[in-house]
Amino acid sequence: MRKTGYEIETCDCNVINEEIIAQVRTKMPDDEILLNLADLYKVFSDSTRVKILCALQYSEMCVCDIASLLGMTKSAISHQLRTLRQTRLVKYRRDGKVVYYSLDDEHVGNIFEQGMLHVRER
Amino acid sequence: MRKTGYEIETCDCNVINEEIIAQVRTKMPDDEILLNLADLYKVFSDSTRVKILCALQYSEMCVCDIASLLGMTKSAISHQLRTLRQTRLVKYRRDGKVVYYSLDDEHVGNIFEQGMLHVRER
DNA sequence: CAAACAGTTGAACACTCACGCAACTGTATT
DNA sequence: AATACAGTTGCGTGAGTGTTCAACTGTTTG
Repeated sequence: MRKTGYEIETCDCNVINEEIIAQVRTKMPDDEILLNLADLYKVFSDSTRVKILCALQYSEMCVCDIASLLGMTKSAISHQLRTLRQTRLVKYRRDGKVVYYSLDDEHVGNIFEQGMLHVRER
Repeated sequence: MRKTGYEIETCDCNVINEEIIAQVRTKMPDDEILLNLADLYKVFSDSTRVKILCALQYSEMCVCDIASLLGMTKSAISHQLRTLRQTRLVKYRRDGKVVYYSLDDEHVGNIFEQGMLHVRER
C-alpha cells in the first residue's frame, strides 16, 4: 500500500463539473471499504496464490503436494499460505506431520468466475 | 511478478499424495489463464484505481474532477488511467480540452459485487 | 534419545510500482 | 501569434513484496 497516512486534500487543478463531483461523492462507499476491497484483490493479484486457491477448489492438499504441483519450494508455498491464512481464505488441519489446507471461503469460487468471464473474452 | 522465465520444475520435497496431484493437475486451467487472471486482479489491487473505477460507475468524469474527488494530482490520476486504459477497463472521449473517462467493461460492476460480499462480512 | 521429515519463519535480495515533479502536447481563447 | 489550461509522460524515489536460504519447530519412527 502506498498512501501512508497524510491524505492531502488538495489537487493541482480546478474543478470542472462541481455538481458531478458532489453527486459521486455521496454515492461512493466509505474509503475504508474501498481500501479493504483493494487489499482483497491484492491477495488474488499473485499467480502463485491464484494457483494455490485454484488447486484447493478441487481438493484439500498438503504443503508438499502443492509445492510439487506448482514446481516450487515448500518455503515459497508456506509463505503464500500464510498470507492466505491471514486473510481467512484458507484453513488447515494437522494430520501427524502433515498439514492439509483447504478453502475457507465460499466466495473464492465466485470471485474466480467473474474474473474468468473477463479473461476469456480477449 | 517474480517468476521470470526459467520455471524450475523441481521442488525440495517428496510427493505425499501422488493421485491427488495428478487429479488436480488435469482439472486446473492452463497456466496462462491463471496468469492473466492474476494480472486482472492486480489492476484492482490498488486503492486509487479501485476508487477511480468505483466513481466511474456513477458518472463519466474528466481527469480534473477525479483528481479533485480523490484529493490527488492530475498526474497521479493520469498515470492510473493509463493502466486502466491499457487493460480496457475504461474508455475516453475528448471534448475540447477536456477528456472524459467512463467504464468500458460490463464486468467491473460484477467483480466489485463479489468482492464487496467478502469485505462486508468481517 | 536420535534421526528423519513436514512445515514455518526471519533476513536478505531483487524486483516492482505508485506518486510527485517538471517538461511536454494539444486544444481553445484572445 | 501568444496565453491559458487539460492532460500526458519520462524520470527519480521511497515503499512494498515474492522468492531463496538457512535455521528453526513439531511430530513420528527406530
